[in-house]
Amino acid sequence: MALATKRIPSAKLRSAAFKRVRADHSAELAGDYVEMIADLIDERGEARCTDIAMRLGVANATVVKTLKRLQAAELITQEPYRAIFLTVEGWKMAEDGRRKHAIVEKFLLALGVSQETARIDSEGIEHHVSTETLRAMGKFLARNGG
Amino acid sequence: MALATKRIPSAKLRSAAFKRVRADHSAELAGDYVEMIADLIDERGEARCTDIAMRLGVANATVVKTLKRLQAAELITQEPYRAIFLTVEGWKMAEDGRRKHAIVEKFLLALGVSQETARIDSEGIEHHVSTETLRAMGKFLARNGG
DNA sequence: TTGAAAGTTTAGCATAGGCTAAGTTATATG
DNA sequence: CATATAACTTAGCCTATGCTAAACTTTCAA
Repeated sequence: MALATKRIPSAKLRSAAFKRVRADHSAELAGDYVEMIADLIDERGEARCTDIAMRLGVANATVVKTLKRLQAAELITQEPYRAIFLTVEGWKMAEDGRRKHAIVEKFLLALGVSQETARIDSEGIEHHVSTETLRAMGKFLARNGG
Repeated sequence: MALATKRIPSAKLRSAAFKRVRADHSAELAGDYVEMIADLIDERGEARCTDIAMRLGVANATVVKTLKRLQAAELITQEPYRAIFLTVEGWKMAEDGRRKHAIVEKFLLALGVSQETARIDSEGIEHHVSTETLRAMGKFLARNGG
């Protein structure tokens, strides 16, 4: 057994990173949705299917289907043919996402990339940044006038 | 029409970022596979199904199925019950991924995060970093003794 | 107040990427 | 050299995430 476990930890350590990436991906979509719903509610008082679909660049039916999952996960509430609302849990997730997003985007700008690139890249990076890295980005911003 | 187009570009601009994230995700798995296959070939002369499965932390059958797609995409070649090889295209992708990965990981280390976190986070971030951001990371490394 | 436009939902399809269980081939050892 | 073990493949299942087309509600304006 001592022999067998000799090289399994290495594989386990390696695979851990990929497992986290896969886990991040499942959480990612939910995060994008609630963040967007929060934005819409703030901007115009309510979030509607069509607006989400337009902003995400997907079909309406896709949004409807995803919202069902979010409802099952108790992140949103919704009545048929009515606007969408966030649960307490949903708001928490949205705020968390916004915080991360803001730090990553500002960080990229401080690093010297263009506004446009910062906006686009931060969208993808946001969901793969650990607390530790986020803190390091925050420190960098503090040092560099963020 | 002037009125209508007034807010459509905004939605289009917004959705572009999400579309890129989705596109990145489809390319991501292929990138991880070819990079890992390249590593295995370098380390031990050949890449086998089982090793890939262990390192990725997925079942063997999952690897087999994915390799079929990679073969259809002409990134790898493979004979039944034999080792896996990369095509020219596959090597190109692997090298590109390794380059990106190395820069992102070194960058995170230079930013002050731990070895472990750099390893894990770079795995997720790698696929969402544009050329422009990668260049900015490179510059930062040059300034900070990378 | 009714009817058309706009928005929402349902139904049905496809692909990607997971899994387990069972079968097939290669290989290493007694 | 025969066979047990390890590696690979196939089959069949599931969920997530996309799509289009068609049906159903709501809303707004004539």
